[in-house]
Amino acid sequence: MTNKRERILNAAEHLIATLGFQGMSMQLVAREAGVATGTIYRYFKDKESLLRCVHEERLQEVSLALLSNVDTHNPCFEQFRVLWQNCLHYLLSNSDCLLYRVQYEASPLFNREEEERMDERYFKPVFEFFEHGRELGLFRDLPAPLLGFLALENLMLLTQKHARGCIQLNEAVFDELMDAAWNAILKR
Amino acid sequence: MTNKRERILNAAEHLIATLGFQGMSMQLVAREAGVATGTIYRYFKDKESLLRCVHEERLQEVSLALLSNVDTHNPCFEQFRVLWQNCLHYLLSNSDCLLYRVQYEASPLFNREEEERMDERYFKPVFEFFEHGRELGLFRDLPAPLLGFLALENLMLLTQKHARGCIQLNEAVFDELMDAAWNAILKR
Amino acid sequence: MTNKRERILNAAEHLIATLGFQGMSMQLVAREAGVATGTIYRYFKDKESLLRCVHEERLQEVSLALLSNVDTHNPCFEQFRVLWQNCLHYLLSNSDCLLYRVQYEASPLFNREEEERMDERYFKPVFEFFEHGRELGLFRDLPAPLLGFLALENLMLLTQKHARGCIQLNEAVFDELMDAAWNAILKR
Amino acid sequence: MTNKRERILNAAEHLIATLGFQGMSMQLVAREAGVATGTIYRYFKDKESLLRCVHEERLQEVSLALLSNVDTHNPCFEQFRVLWQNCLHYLLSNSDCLLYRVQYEASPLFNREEEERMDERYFKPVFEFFEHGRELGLFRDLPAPLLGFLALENLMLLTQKHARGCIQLNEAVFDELMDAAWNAILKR
DNA sequence: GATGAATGAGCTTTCATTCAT
DNA sequence: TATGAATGAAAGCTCATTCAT
Repeated sequence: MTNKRERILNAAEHLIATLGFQGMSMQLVAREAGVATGTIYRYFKDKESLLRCVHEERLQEVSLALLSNVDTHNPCFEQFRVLWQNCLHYLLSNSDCLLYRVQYEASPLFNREEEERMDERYFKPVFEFFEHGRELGLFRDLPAPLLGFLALENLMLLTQKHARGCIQLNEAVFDELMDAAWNAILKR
Repeated sequence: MTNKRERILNAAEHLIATLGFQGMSMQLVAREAGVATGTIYRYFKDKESLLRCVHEERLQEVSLALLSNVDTHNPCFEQFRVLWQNCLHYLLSNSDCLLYRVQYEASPLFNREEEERMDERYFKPVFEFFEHGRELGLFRDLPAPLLGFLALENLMLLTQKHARGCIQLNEAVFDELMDAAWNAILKR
Repeated sequence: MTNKRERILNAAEHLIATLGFQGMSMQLVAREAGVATGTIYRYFKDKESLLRCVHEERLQEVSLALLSNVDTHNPCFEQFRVLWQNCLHYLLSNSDCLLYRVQYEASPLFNREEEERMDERYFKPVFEFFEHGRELGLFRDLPAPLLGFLALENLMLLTQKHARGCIQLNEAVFDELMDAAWNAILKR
Repeated sequence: MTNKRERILNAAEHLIATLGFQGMSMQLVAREAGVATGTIYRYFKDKESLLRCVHEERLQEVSLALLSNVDTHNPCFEQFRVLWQNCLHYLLSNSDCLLYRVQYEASPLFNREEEERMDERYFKPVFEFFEHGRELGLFRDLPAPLLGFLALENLMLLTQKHARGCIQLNEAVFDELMDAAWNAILKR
């Protein structure tokens, strides 16, 4: 059949989201993808390599979602608003993604250099936005990754808690949160 | 020898932080703690129970560290400053703690009701601080857990990235970050 | 290689007969069968399932051996003679079978309903023979299973003792024993 | 406290009857007997030795029960009747005993020479009864242990099946069974 | 390329036994 | 004598990986 590689990646992703990192076995991935166990090893060197690929595919997907409809000709706040909303909506409809990422980053698979390379590749426009704002004197005098972090990262943790049912969120709260994020990065 | 239970808990936490949830085996914990494998089972029913205990002990430890020297007679900002600094210093000197927490919460061990019970038990004074600030009209009109989250949670991710070498932090940056956190929760 | 399942079953039976129920470990079974430990779990869900299969396969084997050359057109005694001789010869050349059975039946694996279902499946013709003899007024007025028990069961214990060297048996003794069994079931 | 040895033996016996051979652990025996685990090793060399002692104690008990009220001045059949009834009643009210014996004898603990020594010690009068009957020309020309076996052994298997609920027995059936046993040993 | 049976190292857990107190 | 915490070998079982087909 066509595109076995894709089916294997999807199967792995789905299993991790459903059963957790430890619940994902190569045999299960093979069954879910409808291939033989040995076949996975034609497309991926080993389990670690498969997990790294799932991670990268997800990062790419997130970056695309984040930047959609962000127009660099618009005012800074407007760009920020779209970025933040994109982030929120992606996370709300892909809560699995977070559960995967957090485990991946805490695992020994995580590698700083590789991560930086991928951030550079996929999130360059995001960093440029924060860099630009700082140069205008609008944002705090912090490195772009830190500004991005202040603006968007705790949204990730928050939606994760929401997905688990630990926190109830609604439109009014979202507005407060976006405002809080904006105020956090703004220069005094 | 004295305090085997504590040594086992520490060994488990350290191994999870180093090797990830799946890298932690009971044999390794035993070796790291300097006891026989069977000995672990005198103190903990099984692996799950050990992991739950690590989680709860650390929550308690964090809560104690967070609240030390916080005087409710001081002005709000002063209290906030101490809370935030406590949090920062605890996290900087206990980076294992965070690497552990993130994996625990993403694992199937995590249980919302239990978590709420523990938050209630250990972090009540923290929540009361934020509640109080909101009632004074100083903080945003958000539930206390959310205010706490805005103020302190991304410090956790940040120090985690710092511990891994992904981000360089210094005193000037810390001041900016505390200011950002304060501005995030302040009512406009 | 061919017929791994059969080799595993034989290895298990033999080990139980030799080392007892507790002496039989999955590793030993694997070694005796010439396979890897993991291989056993391709054919049997777990240890319990393996033991149940050994039990059922042997029951079936015994039933086939018992009924071979029994012709229902022959006189009752002639049929009895063949049954009894079949039983004797099977037991003499399969002493493992008995050592296994006795332990299985005393273990928590044993389940009455399952056992009745299997007796029904495998030993129906044997029961019918005794039923028929009773209806003719030849055998005692006891349920067929009990008649079968009186006629054949202590042969099982006896060959077990013989296999262990506790009792010496010879042709003359066998004739006496068969006669004793026949007299035991005969109506007065 | 008094008579720890006895309490350990009883605890072991009870646990084997309840949980089976494999369910009995030294820790459990200690708890049931109300002693420390180490204490068991003051009275018994090891687990094997403990199990052998339980076995011997039981054999002695059975032999006493079997011979009670057997009067060698009575006619043979009367003596046989009492023996057989004693055996039946003991087995019906001590079904645990059987479950234990059968497992013990099938286990590697079983040792022919030791067993013969104990049979000699405890069951001598029983063998003498059968020997005497054979010398009178009343019983078959078989060794006494074999006659005893024909007369009593399948009663053991039968009551075991009864205890498990596989067979329903009543007074009328018992009479038939005793008659069957008597006819089995009688010379033609 | 694709298969999936087979492998065996390594997992969690138990328990007979020891020994410092 | 008696204790029971500690031990660690060995149990049942899983699963990433290989390889003959």
